[in-house]
Amino acid sequence: MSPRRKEQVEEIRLKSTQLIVDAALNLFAHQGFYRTTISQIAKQAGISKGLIYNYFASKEQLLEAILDQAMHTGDEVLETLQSPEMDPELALDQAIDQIFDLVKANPIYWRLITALSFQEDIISKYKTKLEKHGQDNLTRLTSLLVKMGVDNPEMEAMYLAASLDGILLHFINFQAHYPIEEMRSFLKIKLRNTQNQT
Amino acid sequence: MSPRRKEQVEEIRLKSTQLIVDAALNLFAHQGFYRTTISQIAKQAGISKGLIYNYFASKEQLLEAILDQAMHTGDEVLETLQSPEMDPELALDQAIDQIFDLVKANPIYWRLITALSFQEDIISKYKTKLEKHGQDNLTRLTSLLVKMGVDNPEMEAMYLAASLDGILLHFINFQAHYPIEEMRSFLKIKLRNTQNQT
Amino acid sequence: MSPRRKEQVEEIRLKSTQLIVDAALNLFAHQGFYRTTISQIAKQAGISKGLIYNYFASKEQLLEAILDQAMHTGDEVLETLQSPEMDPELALDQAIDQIFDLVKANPIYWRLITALSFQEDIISKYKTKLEKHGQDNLTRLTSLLVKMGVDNPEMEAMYLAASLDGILLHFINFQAHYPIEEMRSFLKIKLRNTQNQT
Amino acid sequence: MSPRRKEQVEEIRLKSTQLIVDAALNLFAHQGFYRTTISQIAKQAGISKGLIYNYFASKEQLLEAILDQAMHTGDEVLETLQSPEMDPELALDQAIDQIFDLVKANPIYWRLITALSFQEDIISKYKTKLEKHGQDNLTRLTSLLVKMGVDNPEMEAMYLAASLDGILLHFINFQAHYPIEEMRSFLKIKLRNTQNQT
DNA sequence: AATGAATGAGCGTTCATTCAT
DNA sequence: CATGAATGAACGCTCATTCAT
Repeated sequence: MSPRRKEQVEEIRLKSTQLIVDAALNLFAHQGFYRTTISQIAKQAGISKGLIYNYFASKEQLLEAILDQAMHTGDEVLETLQSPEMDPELALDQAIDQIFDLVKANPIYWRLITALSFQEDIISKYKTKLEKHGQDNLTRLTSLLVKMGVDNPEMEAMYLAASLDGILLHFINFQAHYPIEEMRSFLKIKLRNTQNQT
Repeated sequence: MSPRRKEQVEEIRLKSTQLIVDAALNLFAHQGFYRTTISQIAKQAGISKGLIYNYFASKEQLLEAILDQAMHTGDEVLETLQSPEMDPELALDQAIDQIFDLVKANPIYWRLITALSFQEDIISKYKTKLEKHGQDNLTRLTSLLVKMGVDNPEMEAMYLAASLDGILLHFINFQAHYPIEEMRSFLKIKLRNTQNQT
Repeated sequence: MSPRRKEQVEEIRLKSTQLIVDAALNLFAHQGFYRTTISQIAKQAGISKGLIYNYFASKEQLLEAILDQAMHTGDEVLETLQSPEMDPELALDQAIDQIFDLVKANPIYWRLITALSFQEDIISKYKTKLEKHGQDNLTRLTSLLVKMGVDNPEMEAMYLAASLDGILLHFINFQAHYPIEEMRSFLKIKLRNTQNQT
Repeated sequence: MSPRRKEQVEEIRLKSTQLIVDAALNLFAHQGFYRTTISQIAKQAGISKGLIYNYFASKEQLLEAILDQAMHTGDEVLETLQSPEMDPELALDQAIDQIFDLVKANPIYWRLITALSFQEDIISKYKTKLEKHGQDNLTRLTSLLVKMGVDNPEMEAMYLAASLDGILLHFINFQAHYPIEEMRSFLKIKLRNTQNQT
């Protein structure tokens, strides 16, 4: 009965937290936040209801932790985009790849965020951040398209953003049945053509 | 002193039904089905909770009535698409116009259906129908693109469908701030270019 | 549009009242008072909910009207029992016949009253009256048995009352399947034997 | 600090279950099933409404648990009746004693079951079982009376069953005021006489 | 750190009752 | 006399949260 060492405690906390977050993420993404109960999360995580409240003050804060994690993952990826002076065509290809890879790696995050974007009450806290994200991406795309000498770069950027989101929406909803890789290639070809038309 | 005439009763019923459906539609679309309570609907509609149950057997059946109405509205518009032997370019333009007009006329229906597509439990009854719709539209688009002599019409159709849904998704989320008409024109131009490339 | 004559009005009132009472009696007797709704009664009676409140101030008062009617019917029959100086054996036979006939004529009244005797809240108002009834019957039976020179007439009377209620209980529950007439004859034979034993 | 041991939990569960069942049994038996609310049961049991649903999935299943328990108690007693080759007179006495003892030990069970026998909707699940019980008892009584050489044993058995139920019905309704023991003795004497008449 | 029994606010729903027509 | 749309209190039930162990 010697006291646990600090690292052991920390390790246990991390493991439990991850169990809870994973279970909650899946349930939130597929059933929605309100439809998912704390009991379901506990059962799915293989722990007790009470334990969840050792790590998260409330169901809402559990969601926020998940969203923060999702945002952070997204931020990391998209920061790289900022990167250097690079051929704009390649940069655009890379940007698209990053988004596709991001969503393919964690479609569930994407699903959750998209679903929550229809829940006006919950998302309000994140709305500003999400909108800023969207705006940033749009600006970035526009500037790349400018560099590429494309006509009407603002509209092209909005159109590209919409197409991207549409493809990802379909991917999220049809999952394995969706030819996501073919669409990625096709999108790149389209961009190439856009450029050539000018 | 004498009881109301049948038409009077019918008129009252229609009015109340509409009050309820309108209130419910708005709340469901903006807060989600589970977040919306019967009390909220009643308050928004300016009636009592109990009255809702004079017209709808349950909260779920209220949703179904709304969805049926939405589907029906959608069906009506898209039937016309079937129509005649027409220049495929014009037909495609018309198809796009119909979808844009449909969503612009009732963005809230579109918002509700899109939001519900993330609620696995509720949508199951409608999933089949929605998927059939999506598939039909794809087939239709593909055949039009074939007539137009476009290369790789299957991929073009999927890409067009994704772009369309992406644009409408953005429109739903940004509403008045979104340049929906510009996007409509731009989309048509894009299609024109696609054709010319071949 | 001449005003209805008083008798016409009264006739209509009587007819409606009877429709309501009949419907309510059947439903109360088979489903219980609390399980039966005003809507069910109205539907069964072929009238509107509102009309019931033209004749009865509340659901409870409708029940009371029915019980009063049942009691009254019972009283009428049992009053005759009081009657003259008659051979006690015949008087007892007659008393038994009266009860059997009463229950056979309106088993539903009996069923309702028996069922309600288990509902402490409702019956309280009638409990006194019912108990008095029971006590009166017991006294009457006892005095007849005394006249017949039976040993231990008090216990014989209680036993007879219990047997009677037991038979009627079984009759109510099994209805047509129960050999009520055979039991009536058998009961009389038993009484004859009781007498002979002394 | 550490969670409760399994046995501790089980003990707590048993205690709570019993509190709920006891409260519900009394209320159901005296007010009827539909008149009794979950809130009343919780208040009577000294617990919260919600706790009831930790142990019983619904009000109906709470009733079923009580009825199963009642049936089981009854079954246990009546099995002994089956027993050996014994003097039929003694066997009959014993059978009567068992039923009297059973009802005297748990009059509330008897009251509940009798009351429910008037609720057509609820009892249906148990009706078959109860009818079988009644039929079995009748058969048993008849065969004993046959062994005793009684005339017309079928009618005697039905009459005895009715008398028994009548006595118990009166006992249930008058409780302490009813001379149940005197009735038991008297019933046995009656049976003795029946036999002697042949 | 971990459990799960316990709570109670609030949900969807029912239904006796009212009242304008 | 007769209707049925409308109300709201109260029901059965759910579930986020607390806390003794």
